[in-house]
Amino acid sequence: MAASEVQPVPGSPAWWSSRALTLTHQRGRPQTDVGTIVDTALKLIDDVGIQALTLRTLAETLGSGTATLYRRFDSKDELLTLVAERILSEVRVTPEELESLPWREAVAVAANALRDTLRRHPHAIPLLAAQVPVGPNGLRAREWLGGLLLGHGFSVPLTARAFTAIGHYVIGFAIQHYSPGSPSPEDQRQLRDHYHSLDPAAYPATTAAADELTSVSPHEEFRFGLDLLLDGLEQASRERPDRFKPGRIPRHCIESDPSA
Amino acid sequence: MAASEVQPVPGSPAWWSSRALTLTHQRGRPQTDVGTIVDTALKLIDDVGIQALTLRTLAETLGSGTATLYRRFDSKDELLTLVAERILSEVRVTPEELESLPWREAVAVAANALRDTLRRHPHAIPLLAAQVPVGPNGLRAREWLGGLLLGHGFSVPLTARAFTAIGHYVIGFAIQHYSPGSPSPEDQRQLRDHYHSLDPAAYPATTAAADELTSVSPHEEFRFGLDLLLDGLEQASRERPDRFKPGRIPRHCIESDPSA
DNA sequence: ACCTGAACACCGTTCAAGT
DNA sequence: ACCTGAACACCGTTCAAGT
Repeated sequence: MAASEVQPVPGSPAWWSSRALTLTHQRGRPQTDVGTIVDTALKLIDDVGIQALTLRTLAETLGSGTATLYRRFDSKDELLTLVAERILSEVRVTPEELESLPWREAVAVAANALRDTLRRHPHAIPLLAAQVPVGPNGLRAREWLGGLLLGHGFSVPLTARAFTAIGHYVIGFAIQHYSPGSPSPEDQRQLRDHYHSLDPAAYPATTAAADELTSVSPHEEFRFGLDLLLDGLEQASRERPDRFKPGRIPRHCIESDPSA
Repeated sequence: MAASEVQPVPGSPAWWSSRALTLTHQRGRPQTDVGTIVDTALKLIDDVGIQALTLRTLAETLGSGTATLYRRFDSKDELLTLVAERILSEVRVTPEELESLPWREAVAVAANALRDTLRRHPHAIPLLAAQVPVGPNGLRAREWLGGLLLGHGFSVPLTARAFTAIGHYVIGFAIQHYSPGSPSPEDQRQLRDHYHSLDPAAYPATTAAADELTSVSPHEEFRFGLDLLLDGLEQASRERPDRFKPGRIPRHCIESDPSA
């Protein structure tokens, strides 16, 4: 019965609760502390891509050996989870600047801040997308945006759902537009030509929308989808507030949902 | 000047246009054709996870050696791109069943079909999220949904933007909820306890919404965000159709957007 | 001509030997 | 006690030797 000895998956809530203390209470002056290792790893990822981030490269950059790195974390996965958390720390939005704005604008500012941060680290985006970030910075962001919506009169259920819906949209957008492998402008041009070369009888919609599909700027596209969500949220809070009052959602239906 | 000899990135439009022919025109009866290799690779990914998919394991399962595999594709990345396309082929929605539905329902059916397919292959979701799928199945899906919206009177710009917004949402949702590393029910319970243990003075919103944040079923959450998007789309098409008439979007602003 | 065993240059991780 | 060179068991990929 050694089942209780299984290591928690890095990034999972269980992992964070065992790891967070180690991080914040790091004592003494180790030769290379975790913060420096994580910073260097992120810099390498930005420069050469996540595929090329090797513990050997990282150790060499830090002037040590790979075995030395393992004294600061237990696996490469752990390190990458810390890098993801490090990236989220760059999302610099303070509750103060948000609370003076109308809620639509505040949400847009927060969403744009996350998007901009992800765009600065395109090679690292897959790290953020792999799981819901429940580390300190993820929790802090959730708290701020949640508090903002609650403060503007949104019900608790509506707030919880709004947060996740917006988060999914931003992450989904970033990974498909900024992560390496996304179509480059050159690819876009080639894709447009390909669309135009299709048979209009077989692909009427694609050929009709060929230019639109391949020329809309990421910025404009991002804003459009975000506005859809905000329009929907506004409508939900205005026209059907009763649907989202606490307690009105039949819990037993949700829990026993067979497709969940 | 051998710059023209650089290989296109697997999955990019350039790659697809050079690869598609090879796939469809596969001649003779090679010992193990590409289709069988891709099927077996997907089965292995489903069973043991994408980390454990090794070309050696794959070759052994197929009864051959790794060098033999390289006669069918040029790199492991190429194989994974083909696996992603293979997965998209499972999204079985026909234009016929969609066109008899109101557009809201039709979009919901299509979105749910994609979500269900991704859910059947949780370990493979990162493959789909890494890039906008522009292979044959991605194009076909785009054509169907685009044709549907155009047929219901949506303008071309609105259709193009709606498609990508919905796609981003579904992908973003799937990767954060179904891919390995997403919080398990056990993790959810632990996360809820963690939320409740926070200081309500420091984290008022998180503690207030602790139960909601950790108990909403994925199905209900998915539907909520999708409804937000559909509400927004309905509003956009009804109240402000002029904003989305072809030609009304200032192209030069989009092209020169500094943040794009 | 087509196939593939065996090798190559790596990788993440471990541990016994150093200080 | 703390650190780390060197090894271990892999990995994706290549190529010369087989048929």
